[in-house]
Amino acid sequence: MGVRQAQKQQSRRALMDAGLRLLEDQNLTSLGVREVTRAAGMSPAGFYRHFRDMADLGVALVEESLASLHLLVRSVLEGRGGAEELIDRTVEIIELHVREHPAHVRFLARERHGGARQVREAIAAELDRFAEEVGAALALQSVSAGWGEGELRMLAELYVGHVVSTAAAFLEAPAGDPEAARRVAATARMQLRLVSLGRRHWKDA
Amino acid sequence: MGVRQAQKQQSRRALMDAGLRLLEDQNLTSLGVREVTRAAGMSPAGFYRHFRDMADLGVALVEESLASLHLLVRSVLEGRGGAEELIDRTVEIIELHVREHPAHVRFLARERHGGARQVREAIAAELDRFAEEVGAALALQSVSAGWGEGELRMLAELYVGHVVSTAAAFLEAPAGDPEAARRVAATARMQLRLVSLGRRHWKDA
DNA sequence: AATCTCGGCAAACAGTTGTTTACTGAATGA
DNA sequence: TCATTCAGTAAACAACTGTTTGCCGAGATT
Repeated sequence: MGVRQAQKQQSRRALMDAGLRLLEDQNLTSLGVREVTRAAGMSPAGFYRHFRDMADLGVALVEESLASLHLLVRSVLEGRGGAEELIDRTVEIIELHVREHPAHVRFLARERHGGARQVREAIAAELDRFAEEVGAALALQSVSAGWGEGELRMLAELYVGHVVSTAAAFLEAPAGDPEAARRVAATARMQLRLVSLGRRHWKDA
Repeated sequence: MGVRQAQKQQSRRALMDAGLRLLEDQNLTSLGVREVTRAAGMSPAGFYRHFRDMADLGVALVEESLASLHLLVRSVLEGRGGAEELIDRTVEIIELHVREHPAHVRFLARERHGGARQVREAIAAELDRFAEEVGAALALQSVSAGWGEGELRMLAELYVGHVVSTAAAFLEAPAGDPEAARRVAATARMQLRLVSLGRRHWKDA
């Protein structure tokens, strides 16, 4: 890649980083072009060399935020071991991810039902893909013997929804309060265990 | 109540209605004082006779939105009947509520993780109260024999989270697509059934 | 009937906003 | 080496923002 392209990407990164930082205490709809460029050390007009819109910046942030999440999902699903260990590792990885990328997680939680249609749809589409991926992984587990496609899908959606809730809960726990985080983790584990129990007895009825 | 107070309340309602309408396609942080007063047919300065802030308006909307939700929770929890009928009625009532108060539900979903701290905290506090209420109701059911307080609490939080997810899912279903709404309802029922199964076998282990 | 209260208004304040324009100068490629 | 490309700039545009001020006139109170 040429020097030119590298410099442009650097500016783009500066804009996205500045945007992500500003979005920690405001919504995308209220984020201004001048505000972002000012924080990124760039002139207002320069913004349009990279993004058509603010929503455009938002979509780019969605892609970036969910790329790291994809790795998370993969690493959980590929794991071997009993249900109990899988649950523990899931919750651990969620907590770790929220700690390492709080701004990304906050951004996703905030804009999932936010005011920018394009961003909402981008997040929804990606969460759908997650559900599909999780569903495919669930199908391979021996507990899912005899489960129909629809049943697997609803279970996958239950899991994805739970992951989102748990991530948001970790986010709301004060940074300097490890006890609160531990409570969130304990609750999430119990809930996953309860769902796991329901799974095992689903085909009894 | 005097004529004076009645007129003031009417203006207040006009502001809140206008705000709620505008918040269907934008966030509270991007909602302006002039914007609201213009939509409510009032002069900008008049706003400050009713609210200190925009966040103040937001908190008022939270109270209004959750008042109707409280009735919903009560009517579900007071119901008699088997687990299956209770699940059906729960999902029905959620759907009905979303259909009847879409703006309120959308507002709550949007500002639950939104940019205004006061509003976020108001919603979180109220959802906590819901969880407490649900937990108390769960304790009375025979299925919960032998359950500790922490276990009941985690189950209640699981239910509340599920209700919120389901309401958001109904909201995202296109208005003119009854099939999509039916799918959401079917999924929600199955998920509740699965949780119910897990509950019944919780004390086996 | 006279006084007081107070919800709503017009005007002014000093900023801010998104977007377009014509431009500069460094990286690129012949 | 010289022409071209193009990321970033400064300036200008009209329109918008939150909030305060003094004022009015209709309800409330005596």
